[in-house]
Amino acid sequence: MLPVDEVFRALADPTRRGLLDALLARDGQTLGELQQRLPMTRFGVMKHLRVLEKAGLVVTRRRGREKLHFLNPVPIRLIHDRWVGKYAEPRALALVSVTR
Amino acid sequence: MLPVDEVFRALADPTRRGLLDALLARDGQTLGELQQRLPMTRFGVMKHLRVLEKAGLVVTRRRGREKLHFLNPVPIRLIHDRWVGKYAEPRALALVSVTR
DNA sequence: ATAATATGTGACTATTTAGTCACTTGTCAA
DNA sequence: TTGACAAGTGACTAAATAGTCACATATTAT
Repeated sequence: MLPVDEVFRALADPTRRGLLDALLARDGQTLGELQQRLPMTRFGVMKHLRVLEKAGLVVTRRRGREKLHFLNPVPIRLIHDRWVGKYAEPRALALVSVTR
Repeated sequence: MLPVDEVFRALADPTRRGLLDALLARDGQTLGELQQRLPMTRFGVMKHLRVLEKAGLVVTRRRGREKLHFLNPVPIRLIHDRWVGKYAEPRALALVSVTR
């Protein structure tokens, strides 16, 4: 799967976007901490975190028996620059409003 | 399903992002035209287009027996402004690079 | 050592999703 | 008005996904 594709797929799930939000609010949380806010077992949360990690949106570091999760905004920025940009820029908006 | 959620889900599929790209290149294409570039029957394309339309990313207009598809960049811009922005802005990047 | 804690693995189920197909509806043109 | 053309519907299959559970591993503290 292409990297950009993995990022889009990872962002498709609201639970995963919520996890990113949680890390944006407080970075470096453990699995247990991240699970507490969610109506889901830690296994479900673990799977979501792995998807985010594979997509490069989350990086981890072990501290003893804990695993700390850190947000990595770079992939989002890449999507922003290379993909969202061409739709969000005024040119596209004008083009459509004229064509319709 | 929340509107923002529908947009993210719609963007998750590479075929659907390809359809948006095709419309960005030339707006107002019919189902048949959009299908030609894809290794898929028109039924598959139809389903993808319906997902895009429900998410508000594509709007349509009938012309006789044809259905014209137009790109609507507004939802992408909303995601850009309200969601991507808070990750793509320098603050988030700096925050993470300090915390790790 | 041992008990509690934090995370990991593999198998499993249920749901959703992608894609196809036979058949239908609506529209244009000869 | 009849035949060709563009799009739509409902049922169906195959694959991916979300989520759980029993069990296992690694680490900390007593």
